Amino acid sequence: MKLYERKWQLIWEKEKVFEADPVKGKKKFFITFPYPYVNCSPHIGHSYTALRADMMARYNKMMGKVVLYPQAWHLTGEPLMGAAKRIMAGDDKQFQTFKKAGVPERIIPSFKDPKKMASYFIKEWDKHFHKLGMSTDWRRTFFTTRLNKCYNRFVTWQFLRLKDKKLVGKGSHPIIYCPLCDSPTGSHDRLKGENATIVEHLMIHFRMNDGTVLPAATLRPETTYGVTNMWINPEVVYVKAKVNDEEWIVSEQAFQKLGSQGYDVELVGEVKGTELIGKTVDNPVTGDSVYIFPASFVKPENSTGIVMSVPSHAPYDHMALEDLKHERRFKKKLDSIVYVHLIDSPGFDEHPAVRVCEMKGIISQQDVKKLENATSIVYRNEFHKGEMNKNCGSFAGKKVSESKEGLIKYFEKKGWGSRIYETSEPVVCRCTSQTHVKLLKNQWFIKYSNKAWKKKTLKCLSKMRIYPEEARKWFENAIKNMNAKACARKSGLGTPLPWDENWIIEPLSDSTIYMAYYVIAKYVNSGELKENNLVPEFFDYVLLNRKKKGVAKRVGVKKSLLDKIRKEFEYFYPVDMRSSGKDLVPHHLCFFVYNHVAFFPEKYWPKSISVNGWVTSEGEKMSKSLGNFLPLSVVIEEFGADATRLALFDTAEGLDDPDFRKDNAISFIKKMGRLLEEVAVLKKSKASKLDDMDKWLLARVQDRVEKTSSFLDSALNRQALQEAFHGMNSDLIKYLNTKKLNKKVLEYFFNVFARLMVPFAPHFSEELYLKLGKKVLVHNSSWPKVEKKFVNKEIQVLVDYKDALMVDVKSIQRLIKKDAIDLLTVVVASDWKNEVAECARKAVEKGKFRALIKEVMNSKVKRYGKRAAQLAQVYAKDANKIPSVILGSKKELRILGQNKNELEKLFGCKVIVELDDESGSEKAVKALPMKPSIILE
RNA sequence: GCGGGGGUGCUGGAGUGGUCAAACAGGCAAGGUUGAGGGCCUUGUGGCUUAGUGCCUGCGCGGGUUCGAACCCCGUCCCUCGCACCA
Repeated sequence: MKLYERKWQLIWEKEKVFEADPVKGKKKFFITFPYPYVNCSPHIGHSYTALRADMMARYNKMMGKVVLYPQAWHLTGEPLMGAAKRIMAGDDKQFQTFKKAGVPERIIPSFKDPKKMASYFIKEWDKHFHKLGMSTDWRRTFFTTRLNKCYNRFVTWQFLRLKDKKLVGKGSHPIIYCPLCDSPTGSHDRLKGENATIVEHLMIHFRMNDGTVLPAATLRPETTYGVTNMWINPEVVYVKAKVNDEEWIVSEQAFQKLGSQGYDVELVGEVKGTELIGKTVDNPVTGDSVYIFPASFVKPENSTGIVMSVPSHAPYDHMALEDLKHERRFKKKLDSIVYVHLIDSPGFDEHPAVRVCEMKGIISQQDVKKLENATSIVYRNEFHKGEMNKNCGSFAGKKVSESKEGLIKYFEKKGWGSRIYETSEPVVCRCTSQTHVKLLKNQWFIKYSNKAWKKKTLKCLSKMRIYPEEARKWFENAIKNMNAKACARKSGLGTPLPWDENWIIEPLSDSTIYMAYYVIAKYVNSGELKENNLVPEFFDYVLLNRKKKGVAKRVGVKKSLLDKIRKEFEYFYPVDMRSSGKDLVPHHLCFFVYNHVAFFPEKYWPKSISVNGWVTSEGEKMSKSLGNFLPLSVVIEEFGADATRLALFDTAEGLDDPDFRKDNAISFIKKMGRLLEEVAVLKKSKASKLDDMDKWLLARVQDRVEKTSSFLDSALNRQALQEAFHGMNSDLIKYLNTKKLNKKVLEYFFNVFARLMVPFAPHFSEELYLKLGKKVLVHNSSWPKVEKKFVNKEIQVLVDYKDALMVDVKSIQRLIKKDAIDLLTVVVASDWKNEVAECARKAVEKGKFRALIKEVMNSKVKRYGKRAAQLAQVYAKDANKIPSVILGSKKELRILGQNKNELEKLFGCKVIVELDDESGSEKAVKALPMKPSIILE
């Protein structure tokens, strides 16, 4: 760690540089990032989002705003509690995990108390964030859950009000569940089916003569209109059960599932599959009576273990019927079957399943791979492009994709079907048992599906700036598809639901409007507010401006304090930028917007969200299995805060993942070190009149300032850094190589440079500013402005022109393998050529490239006759040859004249500069505007 | 399956209709330099071309639009991330 970093951090702290309080008449900038979950020590990935927010905070501070950049800690949820319980139980694995993470062995036993564990890790994070030199207002820090009585009161209030608004309700929701473990099986807890999702099927209630229900589950309820028969696996023993007071026949597995999914079930007996074959059932939708046939493809673990057959649209059904034709005993019954075509879709006439089976050359129902493929072709085609025909009752003429949900509801209402949940693929729990979907009942939900709320949220989103803009679609989609969210659990740390204390509010639900609490936390931490003061009325007053009489007395503080806090809220709100990792887009960041629009008037709705990628290390994803996490402590120790910041900012922006490379960090250390030494050239330099290179450097600086600012305005850290650091650096090197150092120019350069680097390498900036002899903190100076008097496009063109010439001469020299040049003649195009080029440029600008020659020759340059036409032809052939900037022969001659010495020195020969009209050389004709002819002798 | 983001040198990645393919960073190679603590600077890094400042090839693959396409359109292949109780 660079020695000077700690020095500046202490100075900032002492001078209270980052403490933000309202200043009347001054603009503010309120930026936050999600408080991190602190169940381990921080690694470099954790710091990136915080650093990006810090960059924006510092930039805005330099712009003269009061910047509030606070920081807190999230303890809500299962992991902390889980780890504490494991330590309590003497779990050695957990012990070793902590030991490996660098926790002193003697402390680990105390982690049986989650509060002790949390406070240990909070200290770790706090320490390292300080070492990173964060521009945080640390007076406002806090942590979550009931362990913090004050924050607990805040969340309690939030949920009471959410309930008042009727945005919290009870309901049920499906989860993948292991019957043996008696708990949800999260994707990390699975041996098989890690990517499985929950899919909803509809069971169609077919009935036997005695009223017994044979529920056939399907993803395609619309095909019920064309059922020709039922399928039962003859090898399977089914169960008879009482389901919601009816007699049902389903597979054993389905019986369990139904029990888990809210059906009232009771086992009655068994039925062998074979006993059902040949019997008939009635289709509730059409009233048809159909036979039950045997089929081997029917799996008992799949849905109900009973399948309806729609051979016109389902390849499996068609092939199973074909297979049956080999068996005599079904002949008569098979003869009665008529395929019913239900859905018209492009590319298929009648019976698409039959057609696809032929195309794929499928010969039996054993041909599973081909059948799966055929099924998906038919299904996809019909779902996306299909239209139901006259055989589909009241749904005739409707598109499948658009009316599916309506159809399901209609069937349910008629009592023809009911829902069952399935996993999209088999899921096996870590304990090796098969899982199924369970419906959790009586769960508390936040109703993010509420249409009016959703609409308001989308409105807010449309007014927000999203960085990068590419992420907007993702947000829109996430909000549009947002369902109600279970907001409480039975275990873990957190705040209890105020009206049902058995439930703990879960982490994604207690973290939505807490940014407002940063205002309050300052007064809690200073001791001006106590837990007892934080009654609901207090929050109503300061956050919602509900001014009831006598409130100060009931809250127990002076009214002036209440008003002060309210004023502070009004000053800092809304959140100007929420900066976060992209992984939080589909939930947390959406919830953040949702809850803000629910609680606050439009003027306090969030202004922008900035999202970023996840840090990789040396090109690889950081993961537990690779063990390549880079602890923040190690990185800061080795490279210091600034080089770490730069190495992170330099590799990616937007949604891309930044890659931390040690070499990159080292290279920044070296470059910063060299630049700090470079300041010494100031002593060697003298003030003098501005020459071309001076003007050039001054002009470049303006360009860099403008670009850095505009990239930062779009939160584009990488491009901003490229301009502010790499760009400025290479300009400086180029300038220093001309060896004509102008003290005033260099002073100006470094002064701008120091300020430009504040958002990226703040300690380096301070050190550089100090070396320049400044007596004030660079953090208290201002962001550099573009100085109009130094803006000089032409000088940049001139220098580029000269550089290009040198490159051309070198390349020719190399080409003709001429080691020593005796004479270099540079022939500049005369002005009639420039006029033609200008005409050509304008023609292209006007979009008249096609008629370029005509355009050119219709202008005043036609007086140059054939010569002009010839040049126009050259340009008409290739628009790329038309120069974008045309200096004119006078200026071309001037810049060449001024740099004659340099050219002579570089090539070690005499240099002649002349105009083509006045040159005697044959090659003179070839001189083009901005592309002089070169003659080597 | 649904939804998001992508396919460009040796690498990470710029560039979304002409000025300009490869900015910037990193490799590698050559040269220079008292720098000797992972050094700094310059030049080169697709092919062809010996008067030439040009030509050809090239931006996942196949078509198309255009005077002109990495960029726009159609098709196609591939990679990657998220899909809810995991923070």
